[in-house]
Amino acid sequence: MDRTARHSETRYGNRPTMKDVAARAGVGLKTVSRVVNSEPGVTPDTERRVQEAIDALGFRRNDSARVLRKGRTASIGLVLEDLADPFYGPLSRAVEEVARAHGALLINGSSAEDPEREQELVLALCARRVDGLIVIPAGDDHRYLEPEIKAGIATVFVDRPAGHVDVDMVLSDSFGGAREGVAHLIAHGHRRIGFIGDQPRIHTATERLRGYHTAMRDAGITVEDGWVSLGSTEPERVRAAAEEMLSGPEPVTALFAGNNRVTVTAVRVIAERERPVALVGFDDIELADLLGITVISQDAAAVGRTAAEHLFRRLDGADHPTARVELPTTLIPRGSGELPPA
Amino acid sequence: MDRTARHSETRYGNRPTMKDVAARAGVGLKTVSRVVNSEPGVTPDTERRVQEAIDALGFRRNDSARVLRKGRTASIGLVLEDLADPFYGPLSRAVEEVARAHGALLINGSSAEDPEREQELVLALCARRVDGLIVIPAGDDHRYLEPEIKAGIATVFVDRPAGHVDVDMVLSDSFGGAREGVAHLIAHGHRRIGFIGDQPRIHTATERLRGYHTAMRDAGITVEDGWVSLGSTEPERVRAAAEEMLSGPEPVTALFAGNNRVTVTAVRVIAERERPVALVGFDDIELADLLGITVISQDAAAVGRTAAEHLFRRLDGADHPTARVELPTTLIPRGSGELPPA
DNA sequence: CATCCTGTTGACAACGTTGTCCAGGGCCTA
DNA sequence: TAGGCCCTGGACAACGTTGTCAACAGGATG
Repeated sequence: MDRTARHSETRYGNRPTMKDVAARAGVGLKTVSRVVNSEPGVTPDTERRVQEAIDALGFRRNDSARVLRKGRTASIGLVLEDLADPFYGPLSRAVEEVARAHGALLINGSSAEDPEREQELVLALCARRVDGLIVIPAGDDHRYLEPEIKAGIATVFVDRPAGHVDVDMVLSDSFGGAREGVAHLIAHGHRRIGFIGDQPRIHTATERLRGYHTAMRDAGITVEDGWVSLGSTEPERVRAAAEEMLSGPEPVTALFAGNNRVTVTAVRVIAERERPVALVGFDDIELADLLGITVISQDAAAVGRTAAEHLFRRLDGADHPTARVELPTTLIPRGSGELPPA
Repeated sequence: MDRTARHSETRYGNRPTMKDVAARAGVGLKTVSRVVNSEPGVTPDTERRVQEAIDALGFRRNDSARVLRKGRTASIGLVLEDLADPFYGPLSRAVEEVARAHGALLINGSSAEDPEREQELVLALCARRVDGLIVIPAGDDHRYLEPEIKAGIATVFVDRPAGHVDVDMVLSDSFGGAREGVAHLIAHGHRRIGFIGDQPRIHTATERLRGYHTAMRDAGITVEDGWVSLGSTEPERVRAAAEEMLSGPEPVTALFAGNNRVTVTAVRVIAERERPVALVGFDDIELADLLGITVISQDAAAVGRTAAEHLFRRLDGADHPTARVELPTTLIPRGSGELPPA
């Protein structure tokens, strides 16, 4: 009896709807909706009957339909470079936590640092009608976002500024951090300092390079050819760059690494050398304390949290002009940046 | 003129629909749909007119409505423990890559190792009608998933088995890995070996402990009270456990760390001691090679990829019985596991 | 010239939910 | 006891899209 009933009412692969629940409970469609959404105006007895039908049928509200009707999806999109990068995990988690506090889910996408893929992802998220969007941009032209923003999708850019479009941004002080790190090396007696960074297309890469140049100029040091290398952060590329700077008749005595991936490779290269080489890296790394690596630390979780909070403030109706927040960095001396020139 | 037109047709915060596009292009609704979906049967001239209207209005298809009509959302859900944990970043990224190849987006959720939150997240994803679900379970009873699975949501459990429900699983060989790691320490002369692991509620934690016990028994060693500690992986807890094992008249000479978080803390504690202590950790860690930490490595990306591939195979209609895949682990000797007893 | 076919197009219903509005019954008041 | 009000419950349209089907034009065929 029970088996037969269930079989005829709920075909597998074909979920029961509110209509099915209503039929089984002997009430109207809207009454089921009221129970499901805990709306007032239902007698306890009716509610019980409906609830029983829901449990018996294994009904679950279809949020797709709900979204269509209500206009809000209670979800936000996060487009970043690579979730496997240890800098983005905590950032994403922080965003998720804020979203959760606002009852929203998080859709993640990795652009793999490819502008085309970034656009593809962002537009797919817009098609899903996410309520808001947090983007760590790969490209430098974001005019394609204009219609979406006008249409009401709140947007915050993170870590790097947006190109040709007016949105909220949350950035780290790349310039100031790099300048401080390089000045730190100079203060410990270095003059021949190498800089290895990410591709010049990427805003943080050029900002950090600018910090390097400023620190050098402030100290009256002329940067020689061969001390600066921008490009992919593939280990092979970084290794080659580092080895070249550390060889020759007049090698550099210290390295500044433009981000966490560069730092990791730089540490490996330096470890293979006999002559000690000073190192300061941008971004903190797990276990860096044990290895004694001096870093410029930016708080990834704080960046994510700040961005998400801005986003939801906008979603909750705030209509202030677009803001540009810059979060400070911290120099953490652990030994590698305090070595004297060899 | 242009401004007026745009303003009257497209109110801000109220996106144009296919109906609007149809009106502007002077065609029927369905024709717009055909153009948007690149369906055949539209003359080039009509297509051009529709495309112009689309561009002029900044139209973008509403995938919520599409989903409602088509029944598939082209999205999958991934519930894991904590995206900020370096083990899950690469796993999630691997899942995302497979999803992308199948045209699907990924919705992430962190359970924070809380069974209630896990269930809440999973059910929210089901309400969104994700096509499939990859779950790294926090709880041990998943009967709540039964109606969802019956209703057609493909599900794969990862890293830990599902409780009381028949689904595909992709696991690492926790037992075998731990046994191998402990045997490795024994082979290097250790007999007093401590085990520090995660909460016993977690399947991998008890499996690894089982591997420890088996290796010890195989070597004819009786495990003493105080050599085993299971519990939270908070640094304070792990530190206390490690310090206790390493103190007293007869301290352990080697530690086996049950996961990456435990390993990190264990390395710190050992570094503070004068007497060398051997260490093998479960899970690889960035820079572990430089620190010379011997580990049992599981390939997080491979786990994620395998799980996602299973999921999509099922979504693509395969109807084989539920499978249970167990991926092997690798012991990577780097020094810390080869130290002799002090 | 009638018929058939093919290829393009649009009208309409349906997906599952929620908002609006109205009906009916019970209870209170005069 | 009649009138009015409140409370509960249901009928119906709408959200924006896609699948079905029928209409129509134009060319080929008999």
